[in-house]
Amino acid sequence: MSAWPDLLGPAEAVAPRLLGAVISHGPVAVRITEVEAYAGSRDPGSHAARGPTPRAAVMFGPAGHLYCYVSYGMHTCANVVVGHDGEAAGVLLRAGEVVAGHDVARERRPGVAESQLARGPGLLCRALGISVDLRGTDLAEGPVRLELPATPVADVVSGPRVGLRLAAQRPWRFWIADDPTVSDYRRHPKASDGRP
DNA sequence: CTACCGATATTCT
DNA sequence: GAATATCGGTAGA
Repeated sequence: MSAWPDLLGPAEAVAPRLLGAVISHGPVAVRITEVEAYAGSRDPGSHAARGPTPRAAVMFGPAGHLYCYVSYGMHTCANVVVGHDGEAAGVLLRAGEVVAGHDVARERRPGVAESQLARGPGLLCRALGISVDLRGTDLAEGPVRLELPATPVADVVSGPRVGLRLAAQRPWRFWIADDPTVSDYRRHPKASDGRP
């Protein structure tokens, strides 16, 4: 019996369920408005596609833990591990709305509008102060915590995933319709699908 | 709209 | 040792 019964389905089914969730670290809390599903071994775009490498190992563990990694040398991105223990599945937290700790978040993102504080996966982690040493954190125990919404968000839209070279066409990006904190879509320059 | 760059952990050969 | 990347900011067509 998992502590996260709502996170045990396939990544693409669980992902929209994380919209409206609140993730917090210290004084800062963010309401998630945009996510992407990554389905491990059956998903060429997932870091877990080639087995449990040291980096991706936590994705093979139980749901409700934090998988984070360094992206392009300078950004940190955070996923919530979902699915049953032994499966590799995760949901990337792509963007959100700062709902607590605005002063701290703004210090980390000087000069940007309120809606831009956590607009994009790297920026979301910067606003929350999440770095890779928090990889493997139990989201029920902290220091990073996750709280699911009482009822799923109603106005959910889906589309292709952002910035992947492989399997980007799967419509596994989910966001809250018309929310100003959702990031802009960007295609990978060498995406192997959608364009020659 | 597309393309490049920065700066580096991680993976591949 | 080389190639790649779940990004973000900016510049150019």
